[in-house]
Amino acid sequence: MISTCSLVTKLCVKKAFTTFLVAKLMSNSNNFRAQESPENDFSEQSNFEFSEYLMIGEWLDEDHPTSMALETVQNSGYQANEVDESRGSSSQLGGSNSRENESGSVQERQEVRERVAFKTKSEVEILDDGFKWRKYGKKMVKNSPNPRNYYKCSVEGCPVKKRVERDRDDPGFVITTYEGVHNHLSL
DNA sequence: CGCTTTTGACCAGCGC
DNA sequence: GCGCTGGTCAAAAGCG
Repeated sequence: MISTCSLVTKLCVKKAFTTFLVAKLMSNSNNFRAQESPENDFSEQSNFEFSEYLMIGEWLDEDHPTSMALETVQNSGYQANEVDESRGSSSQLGGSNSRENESGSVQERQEVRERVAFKTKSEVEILDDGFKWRKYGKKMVKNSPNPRNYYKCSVEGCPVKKRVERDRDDPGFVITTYEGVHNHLSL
């Protein structure tokens, strides 16, 4: 009980910070893109698959180490800031990334969205990040015993979505992927 | 009563 | 063309 309370409190604090970071990232994604680090020691800490993300940071606290990654998305396909660009392997986030310039017209003024993925050690999947979310889907995904949950921001007109799933290899970790940018302040 | 969650159906993209 | 997979929709149920 008590520990649960403190857990929630900690998560709230962390998520407030996370929200701040996301906002920061969204507005400065180009800067972060330049910080690409080819070797991500992150992979040896855990098996969270950031193969199609750009790992941009991680931090630790006593109970809930969190890692974060960023990628950019262009309309139906996306152009990830791939850490390992030699392997265009498909993965859970969409396998269409390697066909970016087939026609040469893809890069024209198409909507670019951002995805930010977090992996947080947490017992609960619903992390308070300062926004109100409405669940709209749940799906079992291949190669994982855990379902993936889909959420939309409850604020009318806000395009932000997030996906939440437990790490397939370490159920103690929750992987949260945010897509899009809030067009409002947190609730 | 209104909002949220659940869950099966549906759709699109991709590989074979 | 077909099957698989991931993502979304929408009706029904649940909840405060």
